[in-house]
Amino acid sequence: MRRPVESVPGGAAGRRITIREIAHEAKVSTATVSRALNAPEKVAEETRQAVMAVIERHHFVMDGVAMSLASRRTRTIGLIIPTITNSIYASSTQAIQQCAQASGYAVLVGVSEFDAGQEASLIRRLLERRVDGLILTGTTRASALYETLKRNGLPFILTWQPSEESELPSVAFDNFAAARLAMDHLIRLGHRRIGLICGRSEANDRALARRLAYEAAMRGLGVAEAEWLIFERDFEFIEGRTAMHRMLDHRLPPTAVFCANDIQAIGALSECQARGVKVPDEMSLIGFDDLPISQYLSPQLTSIRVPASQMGYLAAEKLLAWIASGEAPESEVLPVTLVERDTTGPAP
Amino acid sequence: MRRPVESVPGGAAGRRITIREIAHEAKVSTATVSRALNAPEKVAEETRQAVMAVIERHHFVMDGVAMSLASRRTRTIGLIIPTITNSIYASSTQAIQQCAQASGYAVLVGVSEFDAGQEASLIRRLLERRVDGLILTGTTRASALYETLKRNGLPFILTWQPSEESELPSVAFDNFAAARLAMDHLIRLGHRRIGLICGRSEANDRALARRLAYEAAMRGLGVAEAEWLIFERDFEFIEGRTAMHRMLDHRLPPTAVFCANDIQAIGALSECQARGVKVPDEMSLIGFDDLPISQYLSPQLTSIRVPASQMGYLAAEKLLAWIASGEAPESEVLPVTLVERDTTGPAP
DNA sequence: GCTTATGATGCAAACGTTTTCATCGGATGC
DNA sequence: GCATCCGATGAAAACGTTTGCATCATAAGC
Repeated sequence: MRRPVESVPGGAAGRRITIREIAHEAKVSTATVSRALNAPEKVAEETRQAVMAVIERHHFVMDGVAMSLASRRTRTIGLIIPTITNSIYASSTQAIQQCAQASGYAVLVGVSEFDAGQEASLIRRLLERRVDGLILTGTTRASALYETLKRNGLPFILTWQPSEESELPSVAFDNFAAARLAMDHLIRLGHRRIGLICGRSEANDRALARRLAYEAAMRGLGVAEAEWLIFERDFEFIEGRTAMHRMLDHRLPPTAVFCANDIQAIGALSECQARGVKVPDEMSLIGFDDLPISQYLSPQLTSIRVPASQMGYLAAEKLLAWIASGEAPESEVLPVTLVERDTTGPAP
Repeated sequence: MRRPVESVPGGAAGRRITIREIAHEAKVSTATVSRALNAPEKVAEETRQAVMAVIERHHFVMDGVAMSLASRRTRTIGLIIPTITNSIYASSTQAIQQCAQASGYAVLVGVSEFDAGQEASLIRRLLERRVDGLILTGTTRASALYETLKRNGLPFILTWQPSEESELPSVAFDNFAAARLAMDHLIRLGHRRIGLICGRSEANDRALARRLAYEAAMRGLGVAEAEWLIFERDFEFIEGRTAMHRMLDHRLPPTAVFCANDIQAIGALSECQARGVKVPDEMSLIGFDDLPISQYLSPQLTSIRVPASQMGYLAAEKLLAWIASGEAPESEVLPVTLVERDTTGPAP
């Protein structure tokens, strides 16, 4: 496989300069160049400067791919989220980015669109690319997948939902407890006929946990199951809106609705406004996520604030620590808070 | 560097199986295994199946790093955006992801936080990781940077702002013309005292183009420069809100405000509502971006709809085509539309 | 002055693929 | 029956680093 002396007339994309040429020009070995860059303390200051001079002269940058192959570390972590467009995921993603970027790691993000099959295939692809670690969303997935990760010795952190098992480290908040916080707020205000709008619980364990909290609260109230109103929908404004539309058309509409995410809550709110249903006088509405926008709505949305950024940052920190040390970290449960604003009021 | 026969008692993270072992077990050469996976048509069907059987038996997956090193393609593209949390960037990012994912490419995203220095360092890092191509936001950057990209023969596409020079392929819409659309709408409604809230024009060429359009429109109206009200702020709701606060405190407040992005527009709207300023009766407000949420606000926000998803998808397509063919694509300018809703009305 | 640490450097074997050639056993054409 | 072509395969040289070990001064310890 001899290359014919690179004499392309037009001058194609110039061959990159390699560490070998740098070494030759600096009259040292490639090992020394490598060390000058990766472990300066192992090289005499004088030598280091000489090497650096040559490097700068040629604008030399190491080939990350070759580095990865030789060192068996890619300095890349994988992140899988269901969607970027919901800004609550954007927040945690950005925090993960910041933490990784600060440590010289890159983030390979995969969007699973709430689809387990797609998630599995994304994970496989990240594995093939030899990411050093993984941050996943939610905890519910085929155990074969977790097996694969373990078999490959790949560090990973679960987020958005605490894991039950201790061998699966997670950084998350308690969705069930958080949703109870929302329900208790409504109940404290005297509501008994409460509706629920949430994500698809079969594809989303966070939505499921929130739904279970709703159901537990309703049972606690002694309200007959037949009187509950539950809508599982996709994460779109319009879905929240149409769900509210149907609730209001019900023979006995609820006096309050728990929307398990702010996106749907905003859609629901817009439906109330369009139909002239007064919020919170005739209808109380509580969201979940406390998106930045929620306090700029009119009326301002009552919601559950979740620590998306903090969670992302912490997850990234723990993952990087795991990669560096080889020791799996402890799970961590972050607190959430109820943010009372203007869309909830006493039951009529 | 001989490894001592791998007899770790605890059984550490098992050494991965390699193509060589697959080849040996299937009684073929590594070349054939490689071809069976990458170019099945070059291998006899019988052989291919035998190889595949061994591969499946061992759950073998190729090492992407080694593939990249040998083939000099990483099947990865880099994307640099100023922020993910503004959902308009999330939209284009998601579209880029989808396109790339569908073609087996991964996306390495860097967040520059509207900082040219950070952007440059991110680009360098992506270069080091040997991405096959790059998607950048905006066109204004040090020419040395473009030089570096060309020197490395790296395909790249500019987005969010059309490029002036034809050697810099872009997929974008015309920010100046789009902003004129907004201004003309206000002018048509009879407004003459118009304020502007926009991003930092020194760090953001999209904001600059929009501001220039505003200024051109104002001059066209014959309004004295001294009477313009301009606020350059960061992309936060609160910044739009405080800007509007100051406008309303002005001795001669504008009757309309052009907010060069919906985030700030929503902040501005909330300030009007908090102060009891009627929109659109006493104050007209037009945004820019037409975020999904804008039509679920009350009143619904008039805005300029930009083709974020389409732009992202198309940019990714063109980039991948460039990578595949070696031929730089033509630039493309996408249309924008004015979406008239409820925050703009006739001047009082 | 002789051993023993110590620090700086070099050698060369990995890392796990891809890809260019060369080879080889038929099938094809005449 | 012979030259030619073709499709399938294999050998082995890249790809551009890292890193364990050996080497060699020089300093330190006694």
